[in-house]
Amino acid sequence: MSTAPKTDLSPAAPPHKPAAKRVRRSAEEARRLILDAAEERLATQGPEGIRLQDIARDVGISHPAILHHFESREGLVRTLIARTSSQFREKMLSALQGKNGDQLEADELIENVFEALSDRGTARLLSWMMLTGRLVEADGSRALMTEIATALHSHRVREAAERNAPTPDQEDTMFMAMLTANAAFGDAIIGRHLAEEAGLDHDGVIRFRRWFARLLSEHVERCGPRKS
Amino acid sequence: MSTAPKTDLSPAAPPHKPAAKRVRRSAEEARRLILDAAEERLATQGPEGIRLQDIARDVGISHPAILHHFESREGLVRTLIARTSSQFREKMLSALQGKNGDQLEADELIENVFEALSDRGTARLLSWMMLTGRLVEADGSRALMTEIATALHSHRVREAAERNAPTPDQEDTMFMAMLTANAAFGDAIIGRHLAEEAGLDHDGVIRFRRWFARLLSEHVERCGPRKS
DNA sequence: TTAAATACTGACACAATTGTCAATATACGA
DNA sequence: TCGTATATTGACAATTGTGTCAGTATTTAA
Repeated sequence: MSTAPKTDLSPAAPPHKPAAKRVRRSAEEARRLILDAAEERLATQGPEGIRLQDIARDVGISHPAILHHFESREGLVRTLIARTSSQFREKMLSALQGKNGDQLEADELIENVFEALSDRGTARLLSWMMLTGRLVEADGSRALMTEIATALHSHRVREAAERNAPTPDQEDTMFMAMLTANAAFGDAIIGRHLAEEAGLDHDGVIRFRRWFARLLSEHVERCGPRKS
Repeated sequence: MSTAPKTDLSPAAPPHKPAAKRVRRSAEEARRLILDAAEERLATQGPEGIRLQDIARDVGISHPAILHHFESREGLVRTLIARTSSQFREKMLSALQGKNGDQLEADELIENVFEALSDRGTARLLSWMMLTGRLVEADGSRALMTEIATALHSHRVREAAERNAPTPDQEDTMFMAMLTANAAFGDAIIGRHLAEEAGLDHDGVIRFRRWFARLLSEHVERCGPRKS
């Protein structure tokens, strides 16, 4: 750091330009990389983590490149929100259906939902969107909740019919869905903290989810007891 | 906005100083007002809402006054977190005990817990603290979870003994507490959104909490059925 | 090979925010 | 009443982050 840190101040052309090699991605690819980096920052560092310069450094580009692709910081945020909402929707719907398209056991279902929310910090993203009030304005998953509840309810009705049990209350199903959503959401945010505080290891967390699944299962069975 | 917007540029003393009246609060009072304003901003506008100038305007002071009382913005945030944690702790403990010190019904208990978290945006504050990773570092409510679970468990054990029922599993109680915490937390953040989406009015939200309380009650009864 | 389109960059302009400082006003005690 | 402590302020400095712009490099098509 002595004198002449910046070579020279002569306006003469630089002797060599080794930094010439410039990576040029397709617009789509670039946008994806930038969104990924922004998502990562947001999930790990919170809202203040979305700074153009930092994200640019993560991707290995200059920050005006981001502005080139997203118009403004706000544009980037909006796009990120849209993508997250969309991904979340898909995750939830597939979590409900399982791999084989068949209805699945309560265990798997709960596990899937919890996992869908905690994975990649989805719940963190969503909660930030809630906290800053951005989710309300531009929301592609408007009817997701009712959609899920409806699907679940038809499932329950079908199952009840098979067992000659009385058809369950629609609101009851809705409440089950809401409880699951709330719990999974809370779990994604403070779950780790609570578990740690309670002295639960990873295994304990799994047991908790199983316990919750059984709680719901037993509730379902109690509502529509098989005629003996 | 024509010429001479700033009266004059003459260094002569201003003719009158009507703005002389300056409010001077006690340090304690000032700190409280500032924290209140900061809390409000944080709850309504999220992390980015904590800007010294805005808070100063809310209180009706200049922003250096805040620096005077809290050293730095970071100091303000730390103090706010400490206060929120402490208030939260008290709220939760009192929510468990009820007004008369007696144990209360599940209905009231659940209602209290949910209310304690949604009131004044407590959950919003806590979740922001979680999102930015500040809750972990300076946490006064370290053992709150286990404390609650322990209290709850002894309560259950006592009740089970009264009914000559088998003593409930300790982990079961812990899980009930965790579920409640998670659900109340999630509810405070996305609850309104979910309810609105599901077409639930305020009354429906109340019904949901009752429903949840009964779910837990029935679980308790099932675990320790009264010998008959 | 040339030309057009565009992903990308460095430098800079601009705004907002935190923090500093000397000066001022107010409460409180002697 | 006077003096000290300190709550408070306006003006300024320093930093940081967003956005602009003219120009460069790279891809693709003619």
